[in-house]
Amino acid sequence: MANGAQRSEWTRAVRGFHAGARSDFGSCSFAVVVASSVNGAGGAVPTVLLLCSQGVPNSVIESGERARVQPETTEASRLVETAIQEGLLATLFGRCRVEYEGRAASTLKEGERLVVLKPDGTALVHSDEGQKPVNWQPPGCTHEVQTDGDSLVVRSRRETPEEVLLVEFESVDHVAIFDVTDDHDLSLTGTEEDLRDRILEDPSILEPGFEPRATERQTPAGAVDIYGVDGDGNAVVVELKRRRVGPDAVSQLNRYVESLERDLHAETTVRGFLVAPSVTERASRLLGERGLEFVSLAPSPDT
Amino acid sequence: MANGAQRSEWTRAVRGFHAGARSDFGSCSFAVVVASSVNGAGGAVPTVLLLCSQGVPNSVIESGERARVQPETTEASRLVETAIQEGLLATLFGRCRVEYEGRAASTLKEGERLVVLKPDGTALVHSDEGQKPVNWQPPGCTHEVQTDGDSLVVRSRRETPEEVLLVEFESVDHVAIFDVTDDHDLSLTGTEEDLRDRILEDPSILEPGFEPRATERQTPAGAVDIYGVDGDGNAVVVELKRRRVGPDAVSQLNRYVESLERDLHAETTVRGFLVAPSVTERASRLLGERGLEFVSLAPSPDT
DNA sequence: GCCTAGGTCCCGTTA
DNA sequence: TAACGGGGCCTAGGC
Repeated sequence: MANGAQRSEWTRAVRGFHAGARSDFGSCSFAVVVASSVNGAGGAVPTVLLLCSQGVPNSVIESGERARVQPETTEASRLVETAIQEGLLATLFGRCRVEYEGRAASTLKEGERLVVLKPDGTALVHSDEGQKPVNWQPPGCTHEVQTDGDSLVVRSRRETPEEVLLVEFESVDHVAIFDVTDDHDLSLTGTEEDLRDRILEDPSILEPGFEPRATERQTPAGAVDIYGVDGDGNAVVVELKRRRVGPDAVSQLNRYVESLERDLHAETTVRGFLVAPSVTERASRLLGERGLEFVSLAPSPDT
Repeated sequence: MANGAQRSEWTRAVRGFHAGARSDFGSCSFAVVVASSVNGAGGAVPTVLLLCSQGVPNSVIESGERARVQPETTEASRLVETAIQEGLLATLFGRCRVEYEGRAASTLKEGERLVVLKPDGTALVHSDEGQKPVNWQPPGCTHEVQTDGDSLVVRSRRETPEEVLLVEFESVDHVAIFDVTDDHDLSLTGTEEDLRDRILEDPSILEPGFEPRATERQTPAGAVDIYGVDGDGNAVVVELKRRRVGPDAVSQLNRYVESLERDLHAETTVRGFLVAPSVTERASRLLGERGLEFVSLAPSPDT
């Protein structure tokens, strides 16, 4: 721990800062708390806890006044607790270990990570690498935060299936909570649906004479992307893929074709088309063995 | 914008705070910059830019002194730029719109989001919901940040395939950069590999008399999880799944079996086993049609 | 709730 | 580099 005199000076500075913030912006609230914690090597590690932006209850702001013992953990916990209660998003950064148990089980030793807790019950633990979180909890979980001695512990649970994520912070360098509003109206192009629309708009792209009859037609083996007939009246099954395909897509198409062959009258010929930008060698060979056909087409015309 | 007198008061408070931080902790550096920006409704929105924790170059700290015009955007940009240059992780929170173009293309209208830029070239844009980022860029990308008038723009590119992510912040409420060290030694149990080990340890679990001969044995159709022989000398192909399986797993097993039937002598019988905790109804029917067998087994003994 | 299949899937491994 | 298959996959859409 830093010596008392120095921390007291810090706290004063912070309080002044904080007080100014509230008088300045009226309805908007800020609190910044600075304290030191002891890291594994016994050295003092500066810790900043930041509460910022709009719509944060005033009660939280006042809490800074009461930071006396282990202020960093207490304050961090309070902020995260507020986020959970009020439906805010919380981010924590610090040195932590992580345990997970549920569909599988994992242990992650101490390291510095960014933890994100979302109001929808999502939890993310991100290391310095990778697009995927090293540990996580899907939406719908219940988050809890508590202090355990010097450490801050975040727990996230769900049922069906029963799963628990535990993040134990040895030190917390940074906490921030945000009142997030997002209409999240993502518009995406280049999907399989775009590929489908291209064919429905001009079925001759697949083959001259092709006539689509249904999309998502049900068979005992599952739903067919496009079902129709060719110029000779044969049944046609089309499986669409937005990107280069491997053997799995061929098997999928084959399942549908075989299922329809049993379902329809015995004399009906069922042709299977795989539509994708390209195929791998092994998939191409499988197509040949199964008597299936391939049409090269991408979701976007220019690709 | 807030009036000049008020911002000046803020800036003074911040500087004092900042100076104290440096003298207190020596090698560790902090900078906190507070400023106001104008939101869409024309109101003043408080903005906090936070630079915290270890190993941050001093030059960045000094930059607070030069915050004169559009301090929020300039400082935010500087902090993110530092993170990119120095291999730090950066988080930004604010109101932004997002565009992506690459394997697909997307547009996301204005909303409040958390953006994470990792030193390995990963970019994440998280809204208030969902485990998956609403937009992202995988590792290996090159991040750039720049100011464009009042807005801060983050760009992330990669080649092979050519992909660009653009995040344009109308306002930035919070920026933090972190020097992350993580040995990321995740230990995971309950995987397909555990399931494999259970069978290799006691092959009779699959069937009395079963003798494993190889794992990942190559066939023209791909690698077989476990290859072996039964008590009668028939070839055995085992496909493992850590969880309840659907039709795709049956097709996969079927590909391997058919491939081996062609590869081996004609008179050799090839039996196919699907090992998983359970199967869906449709998958079960497919197994029957294909003459394949099912053994119920989970990665963990107690499941 | 389960089932089915898509995904800018990501990710590791191997040829 | 591409290909192949696993994943605590996640997610949307049906039933």
